[in-house]
Amino acid sequence: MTVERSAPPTISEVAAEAGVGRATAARTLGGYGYVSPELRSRVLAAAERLGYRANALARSMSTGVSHTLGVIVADIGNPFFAGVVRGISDASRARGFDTIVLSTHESLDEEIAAMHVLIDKQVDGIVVASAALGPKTSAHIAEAWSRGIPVVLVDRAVPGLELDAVVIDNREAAREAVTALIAAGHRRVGFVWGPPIAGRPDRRRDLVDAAARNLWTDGERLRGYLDALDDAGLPFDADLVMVGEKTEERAIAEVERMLGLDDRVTALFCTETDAVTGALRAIRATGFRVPADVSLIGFDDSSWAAVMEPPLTMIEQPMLALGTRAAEVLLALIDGAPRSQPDGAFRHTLDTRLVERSSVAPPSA
Amino acid sequence: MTVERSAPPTISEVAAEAGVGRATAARTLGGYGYVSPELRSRVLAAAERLGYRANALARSMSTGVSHTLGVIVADIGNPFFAGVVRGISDASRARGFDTIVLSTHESLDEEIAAMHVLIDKQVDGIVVASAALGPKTSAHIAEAWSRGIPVVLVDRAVPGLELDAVVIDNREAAREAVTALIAAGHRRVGFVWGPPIAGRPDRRRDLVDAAARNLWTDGERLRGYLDALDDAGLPFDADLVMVGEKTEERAIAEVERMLGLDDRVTALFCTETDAVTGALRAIRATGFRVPADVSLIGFDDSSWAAVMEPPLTMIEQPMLALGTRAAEVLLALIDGAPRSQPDGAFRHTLDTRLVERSSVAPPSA
DNA sequence: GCGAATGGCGAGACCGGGCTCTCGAGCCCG
DNA sequence: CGGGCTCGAGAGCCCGGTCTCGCCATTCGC
Repeated sequence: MTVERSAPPTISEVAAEAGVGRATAARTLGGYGYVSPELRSRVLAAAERLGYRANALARSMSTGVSHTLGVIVADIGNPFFAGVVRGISDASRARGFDTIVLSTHESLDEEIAAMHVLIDKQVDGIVVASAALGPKTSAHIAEAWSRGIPVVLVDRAVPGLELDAVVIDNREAAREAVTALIAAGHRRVGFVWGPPIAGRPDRRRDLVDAAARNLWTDGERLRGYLDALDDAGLPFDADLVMVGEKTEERAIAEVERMLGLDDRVTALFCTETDAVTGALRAIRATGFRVPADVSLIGFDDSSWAAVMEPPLTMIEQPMLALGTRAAEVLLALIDGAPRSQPDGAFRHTLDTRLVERSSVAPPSA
Repeated sequence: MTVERSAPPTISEVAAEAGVGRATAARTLGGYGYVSPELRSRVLAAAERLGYRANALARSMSTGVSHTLGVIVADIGNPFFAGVVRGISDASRARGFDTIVLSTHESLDEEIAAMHVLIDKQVDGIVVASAALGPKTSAHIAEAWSRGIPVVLVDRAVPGLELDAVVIDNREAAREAVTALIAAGHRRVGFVWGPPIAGRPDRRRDLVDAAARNLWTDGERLRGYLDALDDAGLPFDADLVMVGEKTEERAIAEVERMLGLDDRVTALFCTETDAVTGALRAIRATGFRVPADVSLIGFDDSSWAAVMEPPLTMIEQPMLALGTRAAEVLLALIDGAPRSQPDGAFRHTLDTRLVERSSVAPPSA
């Protein structure tokens, strides 16, 4: 295939071709101002002949609007974030906005760099699932705002940052799941996995403090777990929670440990997909069975969970809706909508659903 | 939070603040040309004070380079494409390029529109997993090329379009999987699922022809299935292949049908994740068991497949590598590398791996 | 000691559009 | 028949950078 590359035609060339002034061609092609039917059709014909396409960059330069949204997530390869991005993408595309997606690999430095890339590229708004932990680590988000770029948080709120945040109630979802486990009769419920903090605090208070200084979702899910324990009057046992680096390997080791305890765990609450698969491997390796020997509930439902043996009871997150809602809120902000009222109204909380299948049963004895 | 929004400072303002000419400030901030240490530090200080950030759009305007890559896939929410995009994103980010991702929902019209968006936004290159079926339906791809924008295909090649394509050998991977099933003793192997063509051709030749006029990956996988049958001297039976709309619901119905045949299917080859879960549901619904009653091999390995009961034998695709490689090839093209030689060298074929686990066993009797 | 080479800096053109403003032509009306 | 309007179209500035070119000052060479 021999392709001929010629410099793309500009509006001046179209004007020359049509024998009209540049402004007239611009008005016709830009769809603004008045142009007589006669000249309009001549311009259109010339543009067609030349294969003219407007340079969106040049247009953005003079209008100051790029019709582009920036999206920052930890990992676009993660099915959860991919779903959220899909939601954002579909909703914004429907409104004529395109999206630039940046992955931060869960690093705050990369997130800051990503924010700068988006600011420099003059995006009209930003949706971010931030790894920021509080006001002190979220200066980059405030910076975007101060430059006039609306920002909406998705999936992860940032405590102390009064920005619109589209999230689920992680704490409540976790509490509901753990409560279901307790309701089935379990008193030794393991938590897999928590915030990536170093060491494992023995005291509950230390744990909560450490969690508060960590990823928002992790902390919330841990608190939901604790809430359920409190509701049922069950004691907190540091041996039943896994914190630290979140890898499937560690999950396997930790769950095997919990399963090997004298007063072993009889139910597991897993906060992420990989925590679920890790737990499953550990359960299998130790010869136990779900749900006869150990019950399990995990976060992030997927079509796989339904075909497992047994089908897994999971917490379903509205991934797409999280994205579309975030995009809608952001687009409204771009349109100049006043920001949500203070006092917690910044939170747009979407419902989760506990999809009950067959991985929960009463403890064996 | 009361944010003060002020117009972002421009290079002229920085120059004024520093008391130097605009060009000097531009040279300093743009990192080109010579500036004396004295003035340089004054400019830097002024920029710092004003919080200056270069407008990437304006820069792209004059340089003609946007440092942005466009990516077009069917569905960014699909874990497979999400993985590919992650690969592209990481590889290009490392080279200073950002990515704009567009989902086409498997529609050629949306793909064409997406291509135009990217052309208009002046991206430096495009990676596309195209739904185009041949030269006639890929004019939009040729158009991008003719405008000087390099395009690299990923995952899906387009027959007759001599562009660099980073793919896996779908036909060979399918042949290998089906051959493994046949080697285990199966003679009635079902194919789930094929190209979304209407009706089910009874004659093998018609099927192949229809497939050739359809999605490249689907056709290749179907041919690999047929190859394996031929290799083993097994007859083709239209009753054992599922074509048409690819939904999990239909897969369930079709597999139940294949399982209900007098001479029923004893092994299943599934070409996608949802085809696997659909097949599994059908198998379970009919009371059969894997692998005792029916063996199964599917495409797209995931961490779930390994924790299934039994663990599933799957074909692993190098999602990330597909993406990184595509980005590398594209970036090389952007750097002005000559295009690959004709005669098939346009194909960059990455290896797949048949991950053998426990879902394949000899037929029951 | 004076012309020339060199070095440092800034004026201004340019990228490709948006948009304002002015100017000219045509029309209506008194 | 001329004044006032309206309507249509094009000249020209702007967006915020890049980059060429030329000016001025210093220094070098003979």
